[in-house]
Amino acid sequence: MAEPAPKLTAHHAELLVLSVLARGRSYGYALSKQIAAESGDALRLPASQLYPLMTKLEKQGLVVPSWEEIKAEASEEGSPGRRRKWYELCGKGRKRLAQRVEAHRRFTALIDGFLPSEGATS
Amino acid sequence: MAEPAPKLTAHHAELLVLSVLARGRSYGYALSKQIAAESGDALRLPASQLYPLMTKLEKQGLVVPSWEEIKAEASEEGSPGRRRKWYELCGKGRKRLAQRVEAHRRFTALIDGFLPSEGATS
DNA sequence: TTGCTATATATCTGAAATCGATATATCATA
DNA sequence: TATGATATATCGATTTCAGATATATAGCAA
Repeated sequence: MAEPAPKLTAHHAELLVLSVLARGRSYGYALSKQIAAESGDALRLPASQLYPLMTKLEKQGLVVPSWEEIKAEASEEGSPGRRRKWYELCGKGRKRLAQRVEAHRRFTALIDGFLPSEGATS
Repeated sequence: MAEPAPKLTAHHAELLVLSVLARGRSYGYALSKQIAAESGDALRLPASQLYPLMTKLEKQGLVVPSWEEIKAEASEEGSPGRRRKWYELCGKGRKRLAQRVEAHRRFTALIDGFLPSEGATS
């Protein structure tokens, strides 16, 4: 566990998920793990936040879901096996991402404008 | 009214208030107005968020409060007049600010690491 | 003098967000 | 055979957010 770091708001969570999906399709569990790993465990998107978010993105038509079976070694017929839900960012999702990135940069710049200049806080 | 902009979380609110107080003492209403004005009305810290925050900062010993009377023109004796509660950032508050700024920069850098590079979102 | 707006501090409360806990199920490994 | 990792999903207690509300002084205009 690294530092706690500010909570991931829904806004940040959406920004991260869309950003990771912009690199290529992925699925819930992988998204959660990747965000943790890539941030050195500083950012976490628990399943209880992630899945409701994915449902929302899906309903808004930003991602396209598809189920795929995880092939278990030597599993012929019969048992349904484990299924994995993939998400792919579509055109609308890319546009939304661009908007969110833009809004994020503007917001960050605004906040930065208030912060004391480097070294001003003795 | 400018754009809505992401909500000011408690974390951001604290960062802003401490930052503004680092420039010099102020009071609730002025802090609220200044944050709105200086951000072109993009950032807002409504009274319902501000005052509970100031109480918290006070309890944590980060700011030192003091009441001052607002002198009404030609108001001698008698009526109590309006009172204004000033807040001054103390040493502990400055240390906290430095920590918060540091944490904010780390967090922002982490998020930025996930964002698509400029122009990557068609 | 009546009402409107601005100043000023502060709380209440309905709605929304957060996330640990829980549920379910498959698969690998010890 | 049980523990942990993979995988999706919901529940619900707690916390947070922010509009509405309360109170009061002051200035200005109708």
